[in-house]
Formats: sequence, C-alpha cells, structure tokens
Amino acid sequence: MTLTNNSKRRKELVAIAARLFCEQGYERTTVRMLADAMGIKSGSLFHHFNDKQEILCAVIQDGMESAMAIADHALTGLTDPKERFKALAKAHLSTLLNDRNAHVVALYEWRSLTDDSLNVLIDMRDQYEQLWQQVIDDCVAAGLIKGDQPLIRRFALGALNWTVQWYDAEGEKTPDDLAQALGELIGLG
Amino acid sequence: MTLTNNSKRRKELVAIAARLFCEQGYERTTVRMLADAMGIKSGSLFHHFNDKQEILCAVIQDGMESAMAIADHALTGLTDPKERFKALAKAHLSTLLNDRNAHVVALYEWRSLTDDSLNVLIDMRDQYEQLWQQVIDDCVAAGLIKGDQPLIRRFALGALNWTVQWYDAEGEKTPDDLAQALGELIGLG
DNA sequence: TCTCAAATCTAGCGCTTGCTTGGTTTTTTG
DNA sequence: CAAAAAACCAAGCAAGCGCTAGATTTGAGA
Repeated sequence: MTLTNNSKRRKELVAIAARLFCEQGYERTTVRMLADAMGIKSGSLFHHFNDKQEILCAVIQDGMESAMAIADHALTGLTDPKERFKALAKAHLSTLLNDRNAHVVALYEWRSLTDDSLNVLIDMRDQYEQLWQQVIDDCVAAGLIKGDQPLIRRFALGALNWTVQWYDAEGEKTPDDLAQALGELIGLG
Repeated sequence: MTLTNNSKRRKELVAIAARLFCEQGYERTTVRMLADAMGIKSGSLFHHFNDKQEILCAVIQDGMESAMAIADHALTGLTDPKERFKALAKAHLSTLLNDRNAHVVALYEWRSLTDDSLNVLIDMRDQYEQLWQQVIDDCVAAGLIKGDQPLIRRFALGALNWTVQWYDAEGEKTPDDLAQALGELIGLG
C-alpha cells in the first residue's frame, strides 16, 4: 500500500469507520469492531492503514475535503455579500448533515491525533475558516453587520457547529431554513 | 463510602480528574494516571468511586452545579430583558472559563456515561437550558429580537460553548466583552 | 490511650487492546 | 493464461486496562 492510499476500497472503509467513531467515539471503537463492520478480520485492516490513528485522520480529512468542496461550489457566481453569507451558512449546514459522521468525529476526536496528522488537518481547517473570514469581512465592509470580524466568524461557526448536537434530519427545518434564521438573527434579513 | 460521597477529599480528586480528562480525554486517561496525579495508588481510587465512569459523572455534575449557581446569582435582581440576557451570557462565559476543565469534559465525553448517569445529567442540563429559554422568550416578547425562540437559544449557546475552542484567558478580551459582542451581534446593543 | 472507621497500599487477576507475522486467496494486468 | 500485486486470514504476542481482595496505616473521638 502507498502512504496516502486513495483507493475506492479505502474510501468505503473510511466511511464505515466514520460511522462507528461517530456512534461510539474513537477510543471506544476497537479495531475488531471496525473490521467486523467492514466484513474483514482485524489483521487485514492494517493492510489499508498503518495504524488506527491513520483511520481517524482519514475520516476527518475526508470530511474537511467535502466541506471545502461544497463551500467552494456554493459561492461560485455569487457576488452580493449577504447572499454569499447565506450560501456559505447553508453549505456548512449541508455538509454537517450529509457528512455528519465525519464532522462529529472531527469535532470530538481531534485530541487522539498525532502531531503530524493534526498539523495537516489544522492547515485544512485554517483554509476553510479563511473562506468564512472573507465572506464576513465583505459583509462588514458593506455595512451589513458591525463588530469584531474574527469574533463574528467564531460566533457564527460556533452556532452552526452546535447544530450537530440537536439538529434532526427528519425534522421540519431544512439547512436552508436554519441558514436563513441565522442570517436574520445577526441582522442579514 | 456512601453512594454520593461529597467529602472535601472527593471534591479535590474530582478536580484533578477534570484536569486530566480535559487534557487527554476520558478514555485515554487511565486509573493509574489519575491515581498518580492524585498522589495515591490506583487501587485506592476505588475507595472513593465505585468505578471510573462515576468519576466522569462527578466531574460533569460539579461543572453543571457551578454553572447553575453562577447563572442564578447573575440574574437575581435584574428585570430588564436585555440586561438579563447579557448577564446570563457573561455568567455562562465566566463558568466556561473558571471551570473550563469540567465543561470541556461535559462537551466532549458524555458518550462514555452510563444511561443512569446520563439521565441525571440531562435533567440538570434541561433545567439550565430552561433558564436560558425564559430569558430569550422575554427578549422576544419585549420586541428586542425576532425569530424562532428555541432556535435562538441553540444558536446563542452554540456560539458561547464554541468559545472553549479558541478563547484564551490570557488574551485581552474579558467574558464581559464577549457577552457584549454577542449581544450586539444579535441586535441587543 | 484505646478504638474503630476511613483511607491507603500491595499484589495481581482476567481480559482486551493495537498490532505483527507468515501464509493463502483473490484480483489485476501484460 | 501466467505472473505480479493487492487483499485477506489465522493465530497470537506483549502491553496495558479496569478493577478486586486483603492487609496496613492514619487520624479523630471516647
């Protein structure tokens, strides 16, 4: 196997791992549980991954790539700051919902990562937050909202990330509704 | 020992456990690590607690009791909805800062609790959120903010809880500043 | 000073953990 | 179809885990 194997099989395994890590937590999920859910024996896992932590890193990485792709796509073509904010919030909520397992894992389990893995993921996170910062800066520059700009970004992302604690996909509210509600709350009718 | 021992010694042990659980996570913290940090042998731990999970529960319980006490105290005497909101936000941030270890553990590690422990803690959490809901309902009733009221509560608590991820006690911003900034962001100048 | 309970220690049991090794099967490819 | 590569399995090791049992120490009250 290569160091950063991106085979289709590996993607499948990572998705299964994401589900178990999300449901039970990383440390409580044993390699035997993972292997069972994947339909292989525990030893075979280490053909695809060098160690357990690498699986965790892959789960989070996939989630972040997905988030970045969805956000980029949502913003293309939009120029109005208010519309860009709402589109980004909606994209964020969509990926939280669609790739919920990976994002819950990212929120909860980053302390189990090695320093090397953490550095890679922090870079990706910073890049994503930079996207948010630009959109918020534009809103402030246009006079739509007031206040400390990094602080607004942190409040907004905090409010959105917290949705994984309570948001029910079967409920009546769509990501669109939530993004709209957040916009209204901070004065972006 | 009694089932719910509240001795001074136990409080000390719980505070030490909170620190380790916060720094390394519950599952990665072994009873031997806990005992070392407490200056006793691992076996002696089980004189104070029935099992490891009970320590986790005690950590979270202490944090919640602290949060509730600070919030109650902050609200006594205040009647103006806007002032009550800001006082509650400030109280929330203060307890997040003062009892940071316990609150980080509560946010990250509730999945390791038994059902019995979880039920107790969920009741406490619901009680605390009820306090928030009333304050927000009053703001909406007074026409200070608009929107779905439980949703506002969730956005606000999300924004505030997220501060444990980035807030630096050594920085220049006080809990007061942050509470003020959040108030302004949602139109409670 | 004696008593007794609370607190601690010593020693280790039984089990699970992540991971390894060496060999076998399956799949891909020229 | 043959050879190479990828995927998998069977078996198990060394280490660490939560927790227990029984003996010992400590400290406050009679």
